[in-house]
Amino acid sequence: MGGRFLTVIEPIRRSRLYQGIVQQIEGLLERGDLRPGDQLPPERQLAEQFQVSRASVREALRTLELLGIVETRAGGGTFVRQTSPDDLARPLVSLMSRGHSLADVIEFRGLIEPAIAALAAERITQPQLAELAEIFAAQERKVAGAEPYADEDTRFHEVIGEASRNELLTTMLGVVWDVMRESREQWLQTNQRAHSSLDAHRRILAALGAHDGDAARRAAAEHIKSVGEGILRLIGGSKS
Amino acid sequence: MGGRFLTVIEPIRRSRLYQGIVQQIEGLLERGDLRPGDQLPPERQLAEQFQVSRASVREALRTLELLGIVETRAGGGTFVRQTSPDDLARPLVSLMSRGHSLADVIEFRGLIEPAIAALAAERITQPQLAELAEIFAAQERKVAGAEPYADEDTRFHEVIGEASRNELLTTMLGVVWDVMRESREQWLQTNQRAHSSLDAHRRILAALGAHDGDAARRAAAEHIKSVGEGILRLIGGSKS
DNA sequence: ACGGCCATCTGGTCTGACCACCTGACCAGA
DNA sequence: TCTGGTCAGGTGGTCAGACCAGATGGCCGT
Repeated sequence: MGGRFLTVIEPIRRSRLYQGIVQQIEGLLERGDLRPGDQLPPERQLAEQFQVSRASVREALRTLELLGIVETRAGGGTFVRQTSPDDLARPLVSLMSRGHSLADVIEFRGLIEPAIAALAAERITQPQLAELAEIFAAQERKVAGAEPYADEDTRFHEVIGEASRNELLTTMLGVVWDVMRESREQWLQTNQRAHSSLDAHRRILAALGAHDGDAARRAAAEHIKSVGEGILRLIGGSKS
Repeated sequence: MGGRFLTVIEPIRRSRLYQGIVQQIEGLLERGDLRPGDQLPPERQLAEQFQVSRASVREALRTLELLGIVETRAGGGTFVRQTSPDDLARPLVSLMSRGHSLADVIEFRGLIEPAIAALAAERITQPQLAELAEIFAAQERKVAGAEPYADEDTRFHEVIGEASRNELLTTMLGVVWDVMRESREQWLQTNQRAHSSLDAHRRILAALGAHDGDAARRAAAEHIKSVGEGILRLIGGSKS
């Protein structure tokens, strides 16, 4: 079964040309020689400068494009993108939905949402509080009328995310909600569950209004714990 | 400055050939027609089957390779990798470090690491505890000898991540650590800081050994709070 | 001054070719 | 028989040159 020695060896990777190009261009960007919005030289010229074929340049550009560093418009040229925080979202969604169980995602949500709520309690502004109150009122009306209110549910948590003033967290939260959207909608379908979610939202809203971080954390944790357990019971722990 | 209307418009993306190929191959993988370890047909044959040129096939394969779905060996062929979550995570590092402020990343770390520690306290196994103790001992030796111990630092938190038994969390933690690697190494350069980190690790280790989730959470939170504030003071809040 | 037309530039794709490397079969010597 | 070398075929890596379609910007007629 192969001596211990062999297990330490790993195959050497021959460098491919396009990787060198990617690194050089990344270097230009870090050194500030290239700034967001700048147009890169045409592919033909890059090929000449790098002393490689256009095919290699193109493979490098595909890589940079996939990394969100660069954007190419056919007939227009290739430009350095200004990375927006939302660029994280797409890879994250694929990471969570393809590589992990729903149980892990729910647990993840259970960890960050209370933390976000606690942060938001300290940083939320008066207009944001007003918006939350309005959303909550809309939820109450819909529950009373036995209507679904998934949209308000989403918006409620979105506003809390924004109130945390941390773009990374907001993005992360959005991704989790995206991944869980389907199962969440199933979950909200009975009126009883909708009522219990409403109670939890009431408590969270109160804690935010009082700028009480601990209370917000506890309320959110409790809310997500019960919803999470319910969803897992309803659907089961493994994902597609 | 441009009516609200225009901001809603976004340029249509003409589909590029290679994207269609990527989707088809991804489809084969989801349907189970391709399984990890399988060898893909040669590029020339794929080009023929898809009725496109080899260049397009290659751009598609570069994409799949960057996504961690496929692995190509020059002269050998192209093979389906068994997707490990870490592969999907690699692009995240670049996106996170480019698109978000270091302050946001540190705050994110400050939220999830205590939560992970708390989870780990409940789920950690005896062998993992032993490994942690060993790593900690190595840290103590290095600090006593005024050597740097960034590797042990990383490994310490990695093991805790594994002990949380949530792959998503472990992966996410790895990404954050990768983004912060450079600034963390700067931070550890003085012996005094190394000592204070050591104290924090001692407390965390004790809490894990006692399976005391709350204590672990508090110890981790305190640790990261002080390190995070220090790094921000040292480096400043915006990222390269 | 305005609007439409056209040369030109750019990325998107194709073709065909050569190279370096890996693999497996075959073969000669121990 | 077993070991090691040789060699042919297959595969990815790269290249050169070409054509197409969309975008751009200046020219020209109104």
